[in-house]
Amino acid sequence: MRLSPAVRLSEYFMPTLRETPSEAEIVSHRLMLRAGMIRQESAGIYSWLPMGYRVLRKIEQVVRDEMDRIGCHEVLMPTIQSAELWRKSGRYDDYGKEMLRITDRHDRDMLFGPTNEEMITDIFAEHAKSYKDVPRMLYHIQWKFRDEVRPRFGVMRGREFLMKDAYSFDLTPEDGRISYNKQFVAYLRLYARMGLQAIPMAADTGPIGGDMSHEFIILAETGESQVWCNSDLLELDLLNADIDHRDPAQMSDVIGKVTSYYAATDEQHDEAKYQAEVPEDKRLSARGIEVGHIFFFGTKYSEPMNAKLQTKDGESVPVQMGSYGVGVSRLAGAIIEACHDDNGIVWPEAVAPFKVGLINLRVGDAACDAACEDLFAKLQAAGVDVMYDDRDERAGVKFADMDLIGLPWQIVVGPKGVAAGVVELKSRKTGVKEELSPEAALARLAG
RNA sequence: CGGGGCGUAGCGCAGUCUGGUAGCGCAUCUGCUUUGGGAGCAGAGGGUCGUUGGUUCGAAUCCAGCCGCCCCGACCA
Repeated sequence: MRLSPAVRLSEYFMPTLRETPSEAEIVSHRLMLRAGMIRQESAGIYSWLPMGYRVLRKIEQVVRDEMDRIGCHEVLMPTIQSAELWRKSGRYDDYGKEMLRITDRHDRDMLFGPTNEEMITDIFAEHAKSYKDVPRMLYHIQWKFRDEVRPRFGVMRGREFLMKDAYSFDLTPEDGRISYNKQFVAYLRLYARMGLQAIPMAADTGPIGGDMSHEFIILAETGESQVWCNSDLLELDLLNADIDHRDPAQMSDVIGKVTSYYAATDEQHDEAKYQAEVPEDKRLSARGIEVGHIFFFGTKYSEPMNAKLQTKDGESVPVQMGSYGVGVSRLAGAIIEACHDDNGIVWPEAVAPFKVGLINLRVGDAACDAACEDLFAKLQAAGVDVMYDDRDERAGVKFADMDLIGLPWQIVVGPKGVAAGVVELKSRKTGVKEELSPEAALARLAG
């Protein structure tokens, strides 16, 4: 799981492109290709090169932290599943062509999992038999495959994609709501930590009904669906809301507050209600990208899969379940959609492949080399992820590449500055540059 | 799955209409010069023109099939 804390660009594999490959239409796809993060293998299927893979793992790490925090525990389930499981739930025949069906050497029907409700239900049911075995929450982060008719937008709508899926198990629907709320709260924090304003919007609950399904949407021009909301939602500081997930009342207060504002995707949008509830100057209609979806589905799978618990009274009841998805690979693209400028990507710090890019403007110059090596070592010692551009390239190339890959901070070390005892510290986001001593730069970044 | 488009060097493209055996920019390699925002000069390497078949003396170019990819729509994390 550990990411390398520091790399030298002269040893790294980061094939940046000056020109945009013609197949890429939207900005995140273009920038991911240009920054050497991914390579398309076939329609909707990508290899993740070192830079892209780092981002993916940073996103995973934030997700893991927030799942751990609410007592949700990680498992790993296979990508290939047996058709048997899916026949039990009845979905094998329902799923249609989106399911990639495979036959093994013994002619058994297998499939590349598009999701894992059946499997997790089966796993849980085998070992959990009593009301004492709940509540429980499990999650996994795994590659899934849905044979989309028309993959597009790079990793945002691939056929193969990396998902975090969590599942909750409870005795009663009321307990199920508590688990649902824990996930809801974790989602608020998780997106905020990634530097995103993800807005929870009521989603279709299907046959279950109720109010227990939300999509988490981030706003971006290239979003795939139209959304409407109250702009006050963008002002809520959700990361700093210190919510105790063991306090159901507090959780439902916070969620009640967040969901009290109007917010809807096009399937759920009610123009009359929107007009009535949202003051004119707060009406916000924009394009949105779905980066998460949480759903309480009760006994939809536990019933057919025969996942039952015994109550205190000795009665046998199907377990109440919910599932909670985050599109990890999609987020890599979605974050870029939300965070870029004309020069390239502008990574939020929590998911940036490296925090700092150290640029040596004159490789081979003894003073520049020494100053860079010293900073490189000290940044590592301070626990700062750093990429050192020690390539023998021209300044313009280095600046352009560094802006393109979007590391939050750049330290520029050149002969003039070194002679004067200063380096330049540049914020990728604001573009603000300042000259200061190497020690001062270090102190600023080590925080 | 309906509609449209594209496949020529690592990338971006021209050449296809009007058939005569492939070119430009960037990248790569060598040398010299240059060196704080994608350098200059000189030289070099690199393409069975997606694929199969057909027409023709001759096909990147015309015809047919197949494969791949992209865009719009319907559908989805």
